Formats: sequence, C-alpha cells, structure tokens
Amino acid sequence: MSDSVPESTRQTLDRLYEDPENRLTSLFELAPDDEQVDAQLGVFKALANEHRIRILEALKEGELCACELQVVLDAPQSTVASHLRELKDAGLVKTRRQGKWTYYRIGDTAALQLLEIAHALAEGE
Amino acid sequence: MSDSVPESTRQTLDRLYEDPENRLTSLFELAPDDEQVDAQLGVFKALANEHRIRILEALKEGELCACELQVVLDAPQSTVASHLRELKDAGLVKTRRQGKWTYYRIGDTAALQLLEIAHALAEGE
DNA sequence: CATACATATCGATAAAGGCCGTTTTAATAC
DNA sequence: GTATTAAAACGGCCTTTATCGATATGTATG
Repeated sequence: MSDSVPESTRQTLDRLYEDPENRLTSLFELAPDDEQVDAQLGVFKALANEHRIRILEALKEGELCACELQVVLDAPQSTVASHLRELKDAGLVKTRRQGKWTYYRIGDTAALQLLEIAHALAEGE
Repeated sequence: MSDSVPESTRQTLDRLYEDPENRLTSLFELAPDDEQVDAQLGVFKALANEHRIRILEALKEGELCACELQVVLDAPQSTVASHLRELKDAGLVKTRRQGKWTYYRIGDTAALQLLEIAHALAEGE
C-alpha cells in the first residue's frame, strides 16, 4: 500500500515520526468508506440551503401542502417545487397526495434533530 | 400584515380554508427568525462537502496536523488548507499551533453528533 | 542574516447550485 | 369533451463554491 504514497509525503512523515511506516498506515485507516461519506454528504447538501431549512422548520408543526409552503417562503412556485424535490430525494420529507394537493411532512425525526443540533452548535460560538 | 400578501395567494387560501385570514397568520408564524436560519445554514454549508466530512471523520480519533490531513485526503496543500479554513470559520474545528505545525481537532462534540445522525438517517432510507 | 519547511492566502478557471419564467402533467369540476 | 388549478419538469441565465498553482506569511534552525 505504501507504493501509492508520494515521496514528498514519505519525507514529511519521516521527519515527523519515529515509525513513519506505521503512522502512515494508521492515517489511511482514518478514511471512512465512500458509501458512508456519500450518504452523509447527501443529507448535508440537502440541508445547505436557506429555503430548504425554512421548509423543514415550517413542517415541524405538521404537514403542509406545496401552495402553503409558497406562502411561508414567499417564493415562486417553481422555486419551491425544486427545493421540495431535493428534500424528498434526500429522504428528509415524505409526501401524500390528496386530490390536486401534495402534502409534505418531515420524513424522519432525525431531520429535526439535525436542525436543533446545528442551531445549538452555532449558538455556542 | 395582510397587505403584503399577493391577491393570488389570498384567493388560494380562500378556497382552502374556512377562516383564511387566521390560517394566513399562522402560516407566517411558521417562519423562524433570520438569525437562527443563518446559523443553521452556516453549519450545514460547512458540512456539505466530501473533503470536509472526511476531515471531521479523521479528527474523531484525535487531533492531526494539516500535513497529515493532506495524506488522509490525498489532495493538494492549498485545497486542504482552504477546507480547514472553512471548518474553522464554522466553529466545527479548533486549532493549536505548535512550532511550524498547526494541529486541528473537533471544535464541538455536536459536530460528531451531526455526522452520526446524518449517517443513520441515510441508512434508514 | 539565509535557508527550509508548514501553513495560509491569492487569483484565475472550472464545476455546481439556485432562480424563475415557461411548459407539461395530473386531478377535479362542469 | 373543456376549463381550472396544484404541482412537477424543463431550460437558460446567473451566482456561488471548489480546485489548485503561485505567492506570501510564520516559525524554526544554522
């Protein structure tokens, strides 16, 4: 495995550690597998937008249809629709169709936990 | 307050509810204040990147210097440095300078909670 | 002082994401 | 069937973010 390590890196590590070979190995072991990172990334990307955060906050109190969310966000229909699509794709909201209305609700309480923890974390700074 | 509501919205709500005026009011109350959303947004933006997630995962086990994180990420020095800057600005990591090395560590255990919850959430899909 | 090296910042380019008017689909009522 | 309305998808334009070589800054050592 150490064949893939550039010489410059090896030299750096040589200077830093008694046992560079061992340290190198443990550094590589710190990398989580791609699937896990991709999964986490999908969730955080879905949350990394003001409109989408506002949608989830609004849905705390219960389900709302897309047209109501347009009022909450004060944004055009197509804009709101695309954000709802992203939240749904990420599994953060679920939908229920009733007649011509589509109702959105929180898909997993973990989504609310994320919002709360992020809020608390930012407060603490 | 209802002066700021477009006529089209009012008409939609008229069709939907017995007491549209009341419903409109409660819809507006669903909006959290800008500061809270900004704070949450800052956290999620910082987490919405594969390299930055990998950095935090690597720091789970303890502090690492920037040069070690270059090995973990297998990315150029300037790229890693800019991600570290973002994580620091977001309060997700803290730094300690020792000689010419800068050591990075998790700034708040809430950061690790976010990673875990996001992972679990995505698994459940 | 000069040199070496770790890290930080700058800046140009490339990639990704967001916005929103328009169009299409789907459900309902007549 | 037509008309109406909610929601979804399309597509062009624009803004934001990411990348990474080059340069600057900071910190040791001789």
